[in-house]
Amino acid sequence: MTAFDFDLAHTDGEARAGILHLPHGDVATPAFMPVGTLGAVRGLHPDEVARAGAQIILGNTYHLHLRPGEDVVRALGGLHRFTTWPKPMLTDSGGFQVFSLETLRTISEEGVEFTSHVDGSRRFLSPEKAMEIQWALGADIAMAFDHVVPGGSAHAHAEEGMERSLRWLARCRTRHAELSEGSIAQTFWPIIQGGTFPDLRLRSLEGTLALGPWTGTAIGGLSVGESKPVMHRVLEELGPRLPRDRPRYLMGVGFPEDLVEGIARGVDLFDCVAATRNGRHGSAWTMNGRVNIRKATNRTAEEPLDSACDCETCHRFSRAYLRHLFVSDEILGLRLLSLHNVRFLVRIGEQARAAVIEGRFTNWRQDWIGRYTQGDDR
RNA sequence: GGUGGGGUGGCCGAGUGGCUAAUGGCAGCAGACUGUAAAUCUGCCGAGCAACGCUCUACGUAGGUUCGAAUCCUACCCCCACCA
Repeated sequence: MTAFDFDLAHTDGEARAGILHLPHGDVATPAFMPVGTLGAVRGLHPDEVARAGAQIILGNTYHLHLRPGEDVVRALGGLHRFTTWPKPMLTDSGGFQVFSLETLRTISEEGVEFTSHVDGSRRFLSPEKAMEIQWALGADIAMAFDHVVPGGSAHAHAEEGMERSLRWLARCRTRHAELSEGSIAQTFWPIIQGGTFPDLRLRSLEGTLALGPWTGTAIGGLSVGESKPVMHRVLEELGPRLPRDRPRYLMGVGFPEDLVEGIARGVDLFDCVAATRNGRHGSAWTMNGRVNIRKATNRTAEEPLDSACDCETCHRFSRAYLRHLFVSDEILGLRLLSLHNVRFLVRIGEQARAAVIEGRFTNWRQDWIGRYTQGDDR
């Protein structure tokens, strides 16, 4: 085994169970990666994140470039040492901010000029610059700097973003190769774009693979406003065509049901801010539906958020106490719900993995879908 | 006892003749959130109804002036400050 190898020992239909070897450790897949944009999974202590079962977390190029600056991170020994997170990390490239900060940026072929949301200063991110920043941050996996377009984009616009992402991918690859010079400290993954259009997705896949080989492949531009059936269709189109022996990373996804459906379509890795954001906003996932912890029905509820959950929050605290924390603006409440939600998604990966290994994924999925309630509980 | 200030919807607090069922804030209720500009944002928040509109009750109490009053006048009740 060498760094960045992916051991795919088990498959069950399209679903897969593998082990991804990275410089900072192994990642058993399928796996959910909590998002730690600024070098912290918002609100949580690294030990808590690890105890919740997270094997790898994300950081963000754009945000860490603005604050504290990659020079600071590098001076402090890189993102791992800086944050004290000892396990694998992945950094996103800032490509998502091309989408999410649409009103604060201008795209050109050279790159993207952002007006910093922090202080209004002009910051230019190009494929090369994104690679340089990520190399300085030093995560195990760096992502290509791509051009993400909204889910409802017309064919022409989706095509523009996809073709530009391909051109930028070639530049990213060149720059990353120069920076790493054969080092095995960091690998670099491409991102397939193409919006909701099959022809564009296939063109993106073809163009991406032509620039390979890659140690992993990401699917981007989903969960950005398109419907779930459309997302499923895109995954079904891509799944069988992606390199079988390499991990597939579905970026920005998702909600619990999205993980299950993604795994069923051959996805190995996920990340999503919903676990921590919804947690901070008082919403917790359970198999019986989402719990809005602020609801009056929880005022005197002695039960845990989710009696079937093994997280530290559910192990110890009543809904009534959690509600009290939220109503009182005690930050512990935000932390405890974030922790539960992270564990909820991590556990889906663990359960799906076990099911794949034991060859009962189809049954597990059906059972899970049958039991899971998407709406509010009660 | 005197002088001055004040009593507004659960709380705080604007408003000083019509555009006021009454600005705001808090509390309360509900919803949204998918590679984090988010401990954020949105909606509701006197009652009732055949409810995108209508009716009723409301700004300490009781009267009055006026086409029209939370807003002006009178009396009373209560609170605060200062003086006796």
